[in-house]
Amino acid sequence: MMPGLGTQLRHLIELLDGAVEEAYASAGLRYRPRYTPVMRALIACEPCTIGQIAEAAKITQPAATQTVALMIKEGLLDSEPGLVDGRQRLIRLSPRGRAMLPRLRECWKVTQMAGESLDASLPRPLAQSLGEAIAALEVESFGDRMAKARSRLSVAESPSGRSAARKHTAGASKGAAKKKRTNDA
Amino acid sequence: MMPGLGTQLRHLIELLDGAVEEAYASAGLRYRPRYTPVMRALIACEPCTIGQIAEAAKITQPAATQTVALMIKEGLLDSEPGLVDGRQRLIRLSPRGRAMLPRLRECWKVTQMAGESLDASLPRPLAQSLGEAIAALEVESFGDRMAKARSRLSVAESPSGRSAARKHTAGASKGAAKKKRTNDA
DNA sequence: GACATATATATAAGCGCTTATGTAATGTGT
DNA sequence: ACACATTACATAAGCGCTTATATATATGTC
Repeated sequence: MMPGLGTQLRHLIELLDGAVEEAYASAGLRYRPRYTPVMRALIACEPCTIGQIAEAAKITQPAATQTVALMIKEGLLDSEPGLVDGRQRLIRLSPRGRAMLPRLRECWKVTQMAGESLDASLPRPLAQSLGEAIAALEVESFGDRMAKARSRLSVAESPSGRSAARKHTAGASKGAAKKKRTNDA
Repeated sequence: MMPGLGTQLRHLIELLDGAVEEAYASAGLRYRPRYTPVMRALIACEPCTIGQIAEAAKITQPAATQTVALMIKEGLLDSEPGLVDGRQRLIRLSPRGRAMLPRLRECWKVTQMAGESLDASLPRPLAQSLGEAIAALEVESFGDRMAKARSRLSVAESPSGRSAARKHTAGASKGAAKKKRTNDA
């Protein structure tokens, strides 16, 4: 029995990220994979506000706040209140964080090469497959596809007109989905 | 900048599962996607122990314990202590849970059709792409690929013999990875 | 300058999992 | 029959996110 897409997705995340986390550890770095998007944001622009980091890392603002808090506790980042706007916090690499950069870059290169090795043993690059799926769902969301399937199904099974119809207007649901896992599908 | 495989994977999970969860809700069902593997296990074999459910659903035993606890609280399942082995708990569908089955099956069919619709707009089925990636990582783990990349890299950048080598024996790491996310890669 | 409103960040709670560990009930060897 | 390990399950804590909401500063209006 097909384990479900969600199961496969989670499994893949674990397979990949477990290895990456281990690699940092065995390189003697106290560093979590979730730090990387923040690091990259700061390399690109320093200092950076929490909001900018969230945007660059494509995570929500609370997630950025949390990750930055962790990284400050680890001594990788420094923060100072924004001088022009007191609500902002200006985040910078600490000396310790900056000193870690060369070793991090080496890890990132290794990770990238491993990714290429993986892609080489696949019919097509994994990131591409995922990107295509995401793009397809942006064109027509999974919810919309379900709505269409529902109407197709109710027509098929009741040539007259049974219950399950539930007129979904079948168009692109505007205020669309935003929630959790996939054990179905 | 490539958001990283992990980000894409998580994003996909949300896209898919948000829609599925919404579908249950709008069908008037108090039912979470994570219940489905448990339901399927019970359809296949009833009564079922926690351990059997965990195995069938391909999750850890504590995850099974938790999900079953939720489902009991929702009134979908009943549990009785095992009569031959007092450590076991025998899990069954409650009447309420059993009554939900027809509507669930309908939801599952719709979900499956939506999945087919998605696959139809992709160069190849998503589950297949994921399966191939997982299979490739079973042949050679991401950690192993990283180790190889590391040695390749250190040879390249130091024709003599610099520091970063870190003899990783480069073979298949037996006591291999088992941890978390992918923001790198 | 007092006011409502908007914006930047922080905090709390939840999700579905995981690992690590605790607690019983069962089986084993002597 | 007793200490001992093994097994089935439960509990606790953590992961990296999310949504919802609170707090503090800024800004615009009168």
